[in-house]
Amino acid sequence: MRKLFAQLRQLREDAGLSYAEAEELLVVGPGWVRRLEAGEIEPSLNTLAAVVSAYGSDLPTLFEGFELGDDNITIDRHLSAVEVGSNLHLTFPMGAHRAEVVFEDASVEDLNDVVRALRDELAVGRKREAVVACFLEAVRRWPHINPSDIWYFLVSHAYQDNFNHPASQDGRDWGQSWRRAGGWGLEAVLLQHYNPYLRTIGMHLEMPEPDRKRDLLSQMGVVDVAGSDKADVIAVGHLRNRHEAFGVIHVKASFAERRTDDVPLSQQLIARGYASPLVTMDCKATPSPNPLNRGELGPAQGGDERVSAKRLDIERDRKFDACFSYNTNTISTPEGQRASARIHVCDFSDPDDVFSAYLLRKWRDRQGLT
Amino acid sequence: MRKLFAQLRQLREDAGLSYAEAEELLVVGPGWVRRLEAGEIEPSLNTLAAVVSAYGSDLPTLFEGFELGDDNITIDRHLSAVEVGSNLHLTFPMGAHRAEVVFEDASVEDLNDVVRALRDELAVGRKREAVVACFLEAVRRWPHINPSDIWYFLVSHAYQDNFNHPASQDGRDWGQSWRRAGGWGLEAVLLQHYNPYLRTIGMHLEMPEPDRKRDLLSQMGVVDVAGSDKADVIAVGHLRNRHEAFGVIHVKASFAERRTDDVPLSQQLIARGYASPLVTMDCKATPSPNPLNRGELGPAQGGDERVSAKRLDIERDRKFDACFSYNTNTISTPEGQRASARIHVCDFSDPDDVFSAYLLRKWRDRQGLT
DNA sequence: GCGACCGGTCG
DNA sequence: TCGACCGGTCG
Repeated sequence: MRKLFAQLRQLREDAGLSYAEAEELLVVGPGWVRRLEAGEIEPSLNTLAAVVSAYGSDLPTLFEGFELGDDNITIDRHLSAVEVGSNLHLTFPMGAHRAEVVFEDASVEDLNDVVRALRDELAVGRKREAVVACFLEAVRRWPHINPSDIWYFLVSHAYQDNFNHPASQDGRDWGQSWRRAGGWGLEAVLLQHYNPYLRTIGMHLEMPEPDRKRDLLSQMGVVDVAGSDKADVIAVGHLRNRHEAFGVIHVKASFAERRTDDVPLSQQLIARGYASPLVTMDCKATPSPNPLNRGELGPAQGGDERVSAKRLDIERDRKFDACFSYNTNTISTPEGQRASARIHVCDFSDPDDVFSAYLLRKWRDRQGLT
Repeated sequence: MRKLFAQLRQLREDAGLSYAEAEELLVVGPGWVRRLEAGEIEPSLNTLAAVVSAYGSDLPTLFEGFELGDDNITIDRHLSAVEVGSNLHLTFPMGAHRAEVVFEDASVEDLNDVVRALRDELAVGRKREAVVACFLEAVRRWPHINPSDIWYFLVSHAYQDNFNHPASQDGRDWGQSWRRAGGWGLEAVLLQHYNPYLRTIGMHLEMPEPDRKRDLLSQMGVVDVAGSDKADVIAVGHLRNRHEAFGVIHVKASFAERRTDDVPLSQQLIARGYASPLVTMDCKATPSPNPLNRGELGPAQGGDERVSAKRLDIERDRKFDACFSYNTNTISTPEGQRASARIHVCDFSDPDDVFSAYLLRKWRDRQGLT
């Protein structure tokens, strides 16, 4: 492409325009023309045509004597990957960087299968199912990889790759679409992962329709409580001849300030003795060429560092009954520490985990109360 | 460009590939190849090169016999505009549409000046000031246009246009950047607009530094209340020999469920007799080719339609002391209606408005209490 | 590094 | 229609 960009520069100079003059003519901010000619941005055909036309030239002139050379040209993808040894290097845009994350002991072939699970469901218009299928396929293949990394670095960016969606949906803002489909998908992931096991111990998780939801919430005496619209996953225990709601699972991929939204409902549930855990991927990384998904909860109490407000919300103020993170970088509440609610770290290798144990305990307690 | 896309099709057919086969080869979702050949997407040079290379061809072959024709080619901009009669038609991406919004009695020349105010500040790295300057210039020029429309349709999309930023910042996610810079800018807009007048009636609005903020909040007895990090605009009254905080202004461009974040602090302030109004652009439109910025508050009580939860939060539950919207489509609380807090609609034509009057009343009340 | 900012999406 | 989803940004 080099020759092309040199030609672009030539055409500007032939027109007698400086960088600044060309930028003024094109009504663009400072630096764009230099970067364009340096090959640092990937111009669309339209943009190229508009630029040369502003120079009083045209595309055929621009392409005169064009040679591809030996650049390694690939279609622009949001997420791309290469194999390095036995590792998989994922790259995607993050801030001003093209970030790179390493998945150990993983192949491009694995990745293609995982992303295909996404693309196949997207092709038939099932966004939530696509997210669920892609994530569960990935944690199945790569049980050694941090589930939160899979969610945050792989599934979210594969989803945001325009070319993984049907072309009929072009123009959507896939970042925004991810927020919704991903958030909903995370709830569905919990059901798919835990329900087969939970049913064997007399309970299940449910994403009820509105009518059913109203019924379950009224069993717990929290209809019309502020935030009850948000109760999307409900824990249901099995009695001899009926089912009974015994808690609400608050599901969040990450918290930020948004954790406060669920608090009013959560406090009510806790006061009435119902389960009200926060389940999270705890995804958060600072943009960097090699980002690390540290999460948002920060160091535990007792060290030198300040304890984050998010951690205090759980451990000191018990705004939720407990917190379960699938980010292996999350620091759980240390064994010996006193806390009014605890932070736990789980993975997806076995649904018989600390979260299931918590649910079972809450359901037993509930039966003891009634 | 037509000939180019026909040539693209020819190259695929020469390679003996169907749409589906080409999509499989390129690892893209269904429909992309057809759309590419129909000229419905704007390929980058990279993408074109990758596609023809997958067909076993190259760019020079693609451009053989290329003619520009009489297409009207312009550089791809996030926001663009044309004059139609005495009106200005703005277009920008909105969902799958290229949305069009009409600003009456406005010219492209006006627009260029308004956007230049943005671009000039952005060029020197002042994002918040850029937003403030652009918005205030626009409401000054176009006092007849809904300020919320200016904010939501013009300023936000001009900000999200990559080419209005310095090229050195390329790669940023301008949608995300807008959230932050716009949110912060809206607070600064209030200060710039109201303070000259407010000072004449013995008060001002302040965006304090952390130390000063802690001081002002402690005057009101709400240090360390959940959400006090969020108190970014504080109302300060002038006494003979000192200043005294008398309320917190909660500023939001739009609410969604996020309105609940500010409630704990707001309730504390109200309980202690301090001012705690919600000030908002009330921006919200359903994606459409001709979007209407109806806002989120919906119809007032008393009609046939259901009253929104957001309206009830104010009018019934008084989660904020009052609500001031700059969206002229917002329906204010009707004169005769009883409400524990009221929704008002303001504009930017005169800072001596219902919001200033509210502040003055609260400050007088406060002085009566002490 | 920590924190709050907000709006396209789609059931 | 109305509602909750969430993460890049940058002081």
